[in-house]
Amino acid sequence: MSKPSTRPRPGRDPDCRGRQSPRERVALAVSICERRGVQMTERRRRVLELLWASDKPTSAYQLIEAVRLRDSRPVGPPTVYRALRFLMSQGFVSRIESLNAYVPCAHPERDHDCLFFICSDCRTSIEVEDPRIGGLLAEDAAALGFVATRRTVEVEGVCARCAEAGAA
Amino acid sequence: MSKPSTRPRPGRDPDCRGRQSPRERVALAVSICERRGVQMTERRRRVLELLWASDKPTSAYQLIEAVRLRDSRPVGPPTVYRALRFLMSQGFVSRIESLNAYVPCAHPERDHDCLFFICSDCRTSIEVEDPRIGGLLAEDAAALGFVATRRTVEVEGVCARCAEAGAA
DNA sequence: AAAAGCAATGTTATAATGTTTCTTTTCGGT
DNA sequence: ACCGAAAAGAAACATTATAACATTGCTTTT
Repeated sequence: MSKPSTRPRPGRDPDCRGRQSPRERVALAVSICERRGVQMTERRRRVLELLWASDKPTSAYQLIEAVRLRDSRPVGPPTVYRALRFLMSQGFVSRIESLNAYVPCAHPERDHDCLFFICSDCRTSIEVEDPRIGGLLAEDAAALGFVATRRTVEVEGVCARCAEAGAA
Repeated sequence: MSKPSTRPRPGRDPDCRGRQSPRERVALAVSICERRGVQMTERRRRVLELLWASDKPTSAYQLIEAVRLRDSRPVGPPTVYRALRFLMSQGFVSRIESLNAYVPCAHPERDHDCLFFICSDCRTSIEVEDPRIGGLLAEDAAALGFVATRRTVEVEGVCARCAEAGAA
């Protein structure tokens, strides 16, 4: 049942966040929306921009505050929560459940299957793709007769940089 | 790369919840506490009992309410949150991040590595052990130089029973 | 026995996160 | 330009979680 060896790359894709600029990321999302016939409105785009502008998972209320600052006018929670829901539905954003926070997704075009490594020290998160995990989960789900719709895989710990800094 | 066949059981352990009575579960936790030299106090035991009495993940505030009813006197949130933290630290309880809810853990003696299948219809959760997932996560973590301390794996979807009921 | 130490618990207030409801605006198609 | 649907604004509310500080009960020390 499991394919032999021609599968994607096993785990990491640490270049996810670095390879393209935030501006390019947003532009990509905009063009994907056009292709899909859904609306990337001003509000939604603003929230996505702010997420890409941050290098860490961002809470909804931090986003609310950031939108207020940027647009110099009051913004209620529902506005931002709606934007987040839309962005998640399109695969542009993921929610990190264990932090109640949101991160932009590095490869929205693929039907993603991401896992997150979250540093409890510096609070950054690293997005990784590992199709093997999805495969095992699918297998376990099948054994239960369970129809999966969404996967949450989050690993908490200490990132390489912080481990090194801590050891010094 | 994947081991041939002598590994543990792949996935499921659906008997987790059914094999022993809640009373036995709590008794086991009590004896583990004795062995470990930590205190299973009245409060903590009450919270664990209430968790085992429910067949679904339970929110902290539902527990607060349940403790109030049972003890006929006011109980503040911190009391229950503290009990939950203790029970989690001992491996008796897991938190389901995507629900902000808590479930009793079926095998507290093992250093567990659980995943949860959560039905968005009936809201029950199924606890499963799959050591292969932990293995892959460890592999990915190693590739990043990441030191993992806690894993959250949650799959949302529709359970077999609800799928059947829905199809009918 | 009185006092000090300590872990657990109680109490009050508040912070942080998320939703409901209803109204108004905007946008795309005719 | 008009209409209907989608999106956004506004206010109140609901849920989840923690901070800060006082109290209890038990043990150890004096």
